[in-house]
Amino acid sequence: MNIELSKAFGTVIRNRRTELKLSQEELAHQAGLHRTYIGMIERGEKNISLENIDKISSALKLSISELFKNLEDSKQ
Amino acid sequence: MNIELSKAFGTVIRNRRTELKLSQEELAHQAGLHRTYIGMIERGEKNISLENIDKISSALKLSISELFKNLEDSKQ
DNA sequence: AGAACATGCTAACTATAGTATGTAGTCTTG
DNA sequence: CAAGACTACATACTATAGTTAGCATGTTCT
Repeated sequence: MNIELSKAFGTVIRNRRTELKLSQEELAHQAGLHRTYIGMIERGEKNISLENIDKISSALKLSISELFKNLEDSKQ
Repeated sequence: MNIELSKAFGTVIRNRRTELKLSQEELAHQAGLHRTYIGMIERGEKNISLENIDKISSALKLSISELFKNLEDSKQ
């Protein structure tokens, strides 16, 4: 599992979530996922699948491409 | 599993692969994955994970955000 | 025709993503 | 300080992603 990528992804998710002033639990509820799972994603501990990437990006009111654009920009 | 999204993703992958004149087997080799797995992805039969999205987009010489930009554009 | 290449598809297996519970720690606020 | 909200983390379980082999079909060559 690519730790680097998962961590960068988690950071982007967390930054956006806090920007929207949501708790992990609120985001989880919006996305239809579990609270602890969101925590694991943000800590970069999970290799998330496309379906859940989609659920989370929707809950964060971002398109998937925007989300990864943020991720790629954060690396430069 | 979100069939719609997986199918759209598969189509984008296939279009880009043929654009680069690669066979499924060649793409699989570049990405470090199996030939039949690439086939399943392109047919929208798999809910691919972030790590493999990354491998495939690299093999297709696209960033992940570009790849999803293509996907989102294809839906309009 | 037959050989070589490309893809579809099934089926079986192994690895790991995803779900959930419980405990502990931190931080704020009354 | 006590209570409530938030998060980390360990653990165990279930669902499914990922890997591979094998066979069938179609196409394109010579």
